[in-house]
Amino acid sequence: MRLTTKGRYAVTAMLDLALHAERGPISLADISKRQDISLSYLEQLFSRLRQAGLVCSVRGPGGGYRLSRASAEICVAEIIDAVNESVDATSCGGNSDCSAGEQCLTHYLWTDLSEQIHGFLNGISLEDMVKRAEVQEVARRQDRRGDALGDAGEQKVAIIGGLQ
Amino acid sequence: MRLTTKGRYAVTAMLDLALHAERGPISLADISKRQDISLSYLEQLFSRLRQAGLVCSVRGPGGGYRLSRASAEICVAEIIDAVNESVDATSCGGNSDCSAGEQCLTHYLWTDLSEQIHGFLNGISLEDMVKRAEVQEVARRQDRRGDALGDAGEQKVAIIGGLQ
DNA sequence: CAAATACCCGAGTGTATTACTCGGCTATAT
DNA sequence: ATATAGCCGAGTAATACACTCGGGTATTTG
Repeated sequence: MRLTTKGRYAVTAMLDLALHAERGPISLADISKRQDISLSYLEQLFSRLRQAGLVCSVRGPGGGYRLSRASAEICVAEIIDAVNESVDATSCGGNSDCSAGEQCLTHYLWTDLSEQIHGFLNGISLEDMVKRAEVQEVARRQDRRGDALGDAGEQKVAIIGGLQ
Repeated sequence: MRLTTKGRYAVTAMLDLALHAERGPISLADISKRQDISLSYLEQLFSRLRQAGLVCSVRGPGGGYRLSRASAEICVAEIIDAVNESVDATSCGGNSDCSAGEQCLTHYLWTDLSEQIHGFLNGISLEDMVKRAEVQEVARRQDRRGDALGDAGEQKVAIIGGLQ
């Protein structure tokens, strides 16, 4: 079992999608700026998320990604599963063949822990997170900063455009 | 956060120690045979466990390791902490500086998850595990197999001894 | 139509960790 | 004295993460 920035990035990006759902499709470039995640890395993660059926894509200008289900119907566990292998804590994947084909001494401990973690992450949907006051506060801060960055970006384009 | 065979080995070995506590110090060679864990790797893990004050060692023939506290006073979380860095699920280690010095969108989710996992693993002591019926059953099986291996080992020594 | 946007895809790269092995050393019981 | 068993550091193959780079392809807009 492992939980690295890979899974964290995926959940963060999906939450960003849920928070800005009303704007239509969200580009990975926007998420990259707001959440400070490498664009190319996001592309890789979203490839997995799309294969898992959690998001659908719109190509071309003005395109991006949107959630393929209501945010209440997408739980954190699914997102991590889609991107990481799993949050299973056993070495045998629940097959009880951990020690020379037989159950190892600590087998039940890891299955219990896996259940615990999975239960917890299954019980939290994107909608649950969107509703949290702290999340909304962070989102507002990011939107302000993101808009500022966006303006700077547009200005740069205007300058370059003027030089042509 | 990650939970690999490293932490699993450590907990398994400590449980083996708890199960055979009445035999006096247990050698890593015994644990290695019973739990099918590389001896040198066990040495590395026990170096950490000793530094963490979870076990104490007896050198020389008949020596080995024993728990430095009652098995009821040693919980699984401590063992994993001693050997792995931690079971913390946040990237910032709870410092809230996950995204460009500020709290990231999903910060509270990972702190909640960390609490969940830590709470679970903190609530389970070695004694709790020793008492479990399934654990005792696996232990009995391992002891039989281990004794058989031990006999084979002794026979081999006897044969080699006979050839000298 | 052209150009820009933005998704898509595969290959490669540095770094870190895991799960070991190997070789040698030191303390201690018999 | 010798065997046992803890100690210790170095090295190593395999794997993964967290990226970058360089190209595509679909779609909108001027």
